[in-house]
Amino acid sequence: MRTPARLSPEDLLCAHGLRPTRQRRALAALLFTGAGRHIDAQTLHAEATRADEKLSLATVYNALRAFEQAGLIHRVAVPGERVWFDTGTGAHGHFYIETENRVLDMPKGAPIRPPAGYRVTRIETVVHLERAADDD
Amino acid sequence: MRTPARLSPEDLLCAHGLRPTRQRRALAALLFTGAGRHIDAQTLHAEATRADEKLSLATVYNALRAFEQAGLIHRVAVPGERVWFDTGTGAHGHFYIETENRVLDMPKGAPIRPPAGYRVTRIETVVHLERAADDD
DNA sequence: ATAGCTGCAAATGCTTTGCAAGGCC
DNA sequence: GGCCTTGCAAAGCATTTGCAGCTAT
Repeated sequence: MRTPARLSPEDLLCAHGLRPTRQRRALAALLFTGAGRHIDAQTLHAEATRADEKLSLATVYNALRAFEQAGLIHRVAVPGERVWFDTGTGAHGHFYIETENRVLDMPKGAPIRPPAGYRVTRIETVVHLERAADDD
Repeated sequence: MRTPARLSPEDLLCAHGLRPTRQRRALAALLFTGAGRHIDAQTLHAEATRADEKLSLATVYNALRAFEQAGLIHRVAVPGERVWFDTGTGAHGHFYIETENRVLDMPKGAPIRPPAGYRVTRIETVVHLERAADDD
């Protein structure tokens, strides 16, 4: 129960100590619409603009950083020039299609089965570590 | 037999269709010294410079790209501002210590066991896909 | 000799930041 | 009212690229 998509964007923000400004509510509404999403700052900004929300790109970056620090989203580790964010906290597996610069969710627990028309070129696992407190 | 660390840097380059220039030989010597390494362009440039090799940063970038295209190295999928390259083609598992911006090799096949003093915060799997030829 | 590499510096593209004005509690 | 957030534009940083000169074959 980390990203309760059932909460309103406002409650979601409040629950994570984030001030529910208009811009953040709009972004949250775009990001947490049910299933997990993968998106980068610029695309999100374009989406928000298309949804008649006036906000600057810098604000999107700021909001994404705030969301990340709050644990609502996290960066996806795909090699590339842009940073991808993932709104799903449950499924940590991703398909990455380099030639199309696309990221797809991978059903968790299921055996790896690429979408039709694609084949696996490489599987990469990254285990994120943190210093344990008792070894300082 | 993809990155035969036994070959001389020159032979290694030739075997992959790369012209063995002085700069590339120097970089190859730094990169393929036995075990797999993880490094980014800037650090590699610093190392080369420290080893009395005069080469420009742009050349390091160009060489890394050439090496990558030749299949000698590949990018590591860590979220961050820099691109990390991995010289090991056998082990695809990595530990990533965000707070220290460090990448470690993970013994392949073995169960995930973080180094002493660290604990796992997240496991991320990225499956790289490519369009299969029969779906065009 | 020729095709490919290197070096320098400028350009590019994403992301961050400084500072003034506005919004939330 | 006070503090956090926004907005704009400029700065920052990693990476790429253009072009002249050099090097390996």
